[in-house]
Amino acid sequence: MSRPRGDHDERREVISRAAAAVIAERGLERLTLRDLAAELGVTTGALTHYFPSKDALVAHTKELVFDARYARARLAAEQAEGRERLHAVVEELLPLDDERRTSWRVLVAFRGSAVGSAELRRAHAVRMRRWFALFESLVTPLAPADRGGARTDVAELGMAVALLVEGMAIHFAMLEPPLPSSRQVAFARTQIARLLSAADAGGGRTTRTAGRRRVSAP
Amino acid sequence: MSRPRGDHDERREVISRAAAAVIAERGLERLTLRDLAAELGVTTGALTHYFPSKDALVAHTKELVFDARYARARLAAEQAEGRERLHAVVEELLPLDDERRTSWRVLVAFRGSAVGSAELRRAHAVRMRRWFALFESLVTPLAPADRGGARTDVAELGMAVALLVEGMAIHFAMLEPPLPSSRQVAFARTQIARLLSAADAGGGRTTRTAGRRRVSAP
DNA sequence: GCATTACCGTAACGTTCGTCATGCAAACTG
DNA sequence: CAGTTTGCATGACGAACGTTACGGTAATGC
Repeated sequence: MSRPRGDHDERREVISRAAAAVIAERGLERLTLRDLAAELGVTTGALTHYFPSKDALVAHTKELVFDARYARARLAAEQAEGRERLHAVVEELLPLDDERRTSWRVLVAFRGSAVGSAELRRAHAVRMRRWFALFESLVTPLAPADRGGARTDVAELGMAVALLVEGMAIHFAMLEPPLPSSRQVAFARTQIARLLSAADAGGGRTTRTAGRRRVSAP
Repeated sequence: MSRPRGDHDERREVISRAAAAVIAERGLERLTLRDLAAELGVTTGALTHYFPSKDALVAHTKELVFDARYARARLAAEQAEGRERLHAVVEELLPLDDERRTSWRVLVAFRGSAVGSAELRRAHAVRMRRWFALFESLVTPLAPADRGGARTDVAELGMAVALLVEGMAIHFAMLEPPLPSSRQVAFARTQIARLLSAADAGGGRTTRTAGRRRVSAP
């Protein structure tokens, strides 16, 4: 070999980051190699040098955006305890700035494109399971106390919080103009507190954690 | 004129329904006029006869799927009272059969394609506001009683329930194999009951309904 | 200093797809 | 029955795009 490939992966990341920006602004279906190259000030020859195909580029971009967000969420989970830990993760996830807004928009675009592929749907389900597991660990110490022998299913509770946060994040990320951060945070805290403070509700059934079966998938 | 156009709109609906099926299976980006025509046993000449362009066909399909779901939800709301009314609407929305699964998948695909267009994002926001308003009217008679002068903001509560139901529906619609109806319904009832039964939570702030400001947008 | 390899611009190719013009047969009108 | 309109097939056109081959340049190893 003659030339080092030290900044090779770094260059791939720069390209994928630009691709994510294009997706967030113009949409996944209008992401073309020519436009992306022009955005970076190069030509398509540069892109094909770092990625064997467009599919590989798009896949790398997807992994990058998802993994970055998940890593930051886990990092936020280490900086607090109990209820504040949950809040830290949630507020790390909410689209409070442009960077996170684009992340969520990219996610929405990718999920839309995953509709038509069984393989992509499976990959998405795996990612969701990771989120559910994370939120289950966050809400477990906060779960309502026992009541009449029925324990609250923390797996389901974590899943509910995760789905609510995801729904909020996507809705806020698509909203224009953006909702102020304070409003987003206040709304999230209020509604999550509702989910957590509830004792066993009237119409709601709770399963014993002993015979614990997850809602997600077998 | 010589030939009646009575079944003209009906024919457009058949085409759009087939388009929705293709989108749910193969994805929006792989919906081509040739394939859709082949699916219907005709050629592209038939499609261009009923729609001036592909965009028009896709737009009609979107409206059809969304309006049908919203209409059925409103219909379900008229068949019960109080808490059962909310349950009826939720269980009408959940992807309990193939028809509703495809509806949600089509919705996910369209929302993904709306990321890149400011106009489509606005249209989506308008549709979301309709859902929030519907759920606000559903949860208003079920809202927790006053407590210490702070009333629960029913607009925010309805929005939270709507977002949770949407998140559940999308997640379940993408899941393979499908989650049994009973599990979906049980999960929905449990978590919605949590949101409704909660008194004012510890960390949660509630605003007076007097100075009522919506979370969605100004 | 020479061969090799990384890096990237250029341009052409082939495919896919939406669109449109044309034509024809069936059905309705008068 | 003649004329007109509908319903749809056929085929071609042109644009967009991913891919690939080729070429040149600069940097590195020996």
